[in-house]
Formats: sequence, C-alpha cells, structure tokens
Amino acid sequence: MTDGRSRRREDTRQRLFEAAVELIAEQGFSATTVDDIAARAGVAKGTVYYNFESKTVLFEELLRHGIGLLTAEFRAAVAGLPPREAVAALVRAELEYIRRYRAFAQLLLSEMWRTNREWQQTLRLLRGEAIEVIAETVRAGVRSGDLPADLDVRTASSALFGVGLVVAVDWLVFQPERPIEDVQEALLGIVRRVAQT
Amino acid sequence: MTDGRSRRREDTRQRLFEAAVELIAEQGFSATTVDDIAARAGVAKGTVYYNFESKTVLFEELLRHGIGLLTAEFRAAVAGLPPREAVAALVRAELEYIRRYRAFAQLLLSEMWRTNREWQQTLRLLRGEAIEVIAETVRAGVRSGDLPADLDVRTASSALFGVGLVVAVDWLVFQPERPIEDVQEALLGIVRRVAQT
DNA sequence: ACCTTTGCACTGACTGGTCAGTCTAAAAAC
DNA sequence: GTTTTTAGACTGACCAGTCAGTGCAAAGGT
Repeated sequence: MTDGRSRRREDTRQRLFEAAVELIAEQGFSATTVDDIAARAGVAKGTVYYNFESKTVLFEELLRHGIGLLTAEFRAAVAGLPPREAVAALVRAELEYIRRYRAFAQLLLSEMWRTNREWQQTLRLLRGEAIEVIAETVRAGVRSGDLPADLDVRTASSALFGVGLVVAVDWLVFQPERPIEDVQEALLGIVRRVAQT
Repeated sequence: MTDGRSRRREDTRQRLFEAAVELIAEQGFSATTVDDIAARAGVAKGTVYYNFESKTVLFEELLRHGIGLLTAEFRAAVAGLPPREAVAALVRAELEYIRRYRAFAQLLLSEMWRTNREWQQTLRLLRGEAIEVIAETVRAGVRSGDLPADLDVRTASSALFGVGLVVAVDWLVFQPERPIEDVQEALLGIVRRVAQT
C-alpha cells in the first residue's frame, strides 16, 4: 500500500476502534480495560499493543478519527449553501452523524468537558477544528446580513455544537423510541434564532 | 441536637463531598481514587470509610445532595410565576446554580448519559426528579395556552435541562472570561421558542 | 476535685485484587 | 521471507476496602 500499511492491519485497527468506542461510551476511559477492548474486538491483547503504543494513544487516535469524520461531514453539508440554509444543514449533518456513530457521540459528550486528563489537549484541539467549520458558516451569515450582526460567533458556534450533542444523545439514551424526525424538528426549533429557517 | 460530635462529623462529610466533587468533575469517577479524595479533604483514608460505606455510595450521596439542591432552587424559582416568566426563571435558576456549583455541573454533564455503571440507576432517578419540576411548569404553560399545544412536554423539558447544562459548562470550561450576562442572554435566545419571553 | 470508663471520630499501615504494559515462541497471512 | 497476529504468563504499580489502634471529650463514679 502507498502508506505501507496492509489492509488486514487496517481492519484490525478498525475493529479495535469499534470495540473501544462502545466500551468507553458505556463506562468511560478509565473504567475500560485493555483486556476488555481486546476481547470485544476478538483479538489477542498483544495485538492491541502491536497496533497502538498505549491505551491513551489508542484513545487519542480514536478521537482524531471520529472528529475527523464529523468535520468532513460538516464541510460536505455546507458546501455551496447560502448561510440561512447552511446552519440548518449543519444541524442535520450533526444529527445524522450522531445517529450513525451513537457511541462516539456519547463518548464525546462525556469526555468533552473534562480537565486534567492526558488526552485533554488533543480533544480540545479537535473540538476547535469541528467548531471552526461551524464558525466559518456563522461568520459568513453575519457578514452577509442573514444573521444578526451582534451575534457572538464563537459562543454561538460552540453552543450550536454542544446543543446538538446533548439533545441528540439525550434522545438516544433516554427516548430511543422517538423517531429522529421529531428530534430534528425539536433541535431546529431550538436553534431557530440562529438558523432563521 | 447539634451536639459537637455530629457537627464535626457533618463538617467532615461536607469536606469529603467538596473534595470528591472537584476531583470527579476533573477526572471522572473511575479515575478518582479514594486516597485522592481523602488527601484533598485533609483526612485519613479510613475517615472516608467511616463516613461512607464505599466509594460508590459516597458518589451516590453526592449526587442526591447536589441534585436535591438544584431541584429545590427550581421549585423556588417558579413559585407563583405565570408560565411565560416561569420558563425564563428556570433557565436563570439553572445558570445561577451552575455558576455556584460549577464542579457539580461539570460532573453531571460528564456522567449523565453513561450506561452500565453501578450508580446509573440512582442518577437516572434524580435526573427524572429535576426534569419533573421543569415538566410541571411547561405542562402548565401548555394548558394555559401560553405555550404551543403541540409541544412535546417530555422532550422539551429534558432538552431545556440539557441545553442549560451544556451551554453553561461549555462557558465555564472554554470561555470563563465571558460575563455571565452574555451566557444568560445567549441561552434565553436559544430557548426563546419555549420561553416566549 | 480526681480518676476511670465509654464510645465517637479518626488514623494509616496493610491486604488482596486488578490492570497496563511486556515478552516469547510459534502460527497464520500475505 | 516479512508482516501481523496469537495465547497467555508475568511484572510492578496502583487502588478499594479493612482493621487494630489512637486521641479526646463527656459521663460517672469516688
């Protein structure tokens, strides 16, 4: 392969990510053991350490992977859209993403506002990247006059991001029987002031 | 009554609560050791076990204590207010509470949506109590016609609760320099559809 | 006044278990 | 023949929970 990694190895890494994300979402990083992750992924413990330097590095790469996907979907969602629709599209993209990667979203919600953890710096950085995509859109909306000029872009963007997370995860955890359309509806209602839909 | 002994013991329990809430907010329940809690509270490890059955029970009593306070403030905030103003008052009370007990709010945000933890059932119950206060208010608003009749009370109430948490904690963690008035403003803007302020 | 007892609150060394990370030799996959 | 994975024993650190013992203040006895 061009990057020197075989497909097989990539598969193993993927399975480890999936096992880790589920367990960490349920129990948290500290309560999840490497033996658990290996067992759920169906590989030997040594394989975890063949593929990742440490438990912490595995988690950091997992964060990078997951937020990278989210950021990419944000970018795709707003491409070429006028500001009004772009904000609504961001909300939809976030919900769609959370529905697909529910465990990752849950994990993110739980670990996002921690302080004093080794990987905290990494997470802070990645969060900044995702929010920057939102901020670009909001900024464009303010510039074009579609959004109120007095809107604080930084606060609005991070609030938008956080609100989507919390409402969607709350839905997945506490009211999974509700159809996603209702949640989308509720969320768009909540952010109407920014979205102006 | 308030004999010297039990007052002393109550002080110790209070100090343990304060130490535990800070450490767990920063690091999470599993990553926080009983030795850490004892050290920060300035007592010996044995004292923790003299006052609480186990680490888990300490945490559960902490949750009960913290959410009990929040629920009480919610009730006090809406007492005698008409529905329109009551919802806004709830948001203000939540923000005020989070500002005062920032560590507890952070802890709540991080542990609220976990599954598969021993104390999960306790937390779910307590969350229900706090949200019920909000739901009563929203329900009254729907009944009186001040809030839209098609509003889903359960979803709206838990969304209201979660949104306040996430926006306020995000503010405390990532933009502590911003004045609280801005955050209150932003939050009221976000929930305007429900609050109708 | 002066011991003596009682029991509460607390102490900190200790125990038994758990877990991240290591290592090896051999097999499987490519 | 090189890379990747296996199985699992092992180590050392760490940690929840225990327990015999200390200090002390109030009660009771003399």
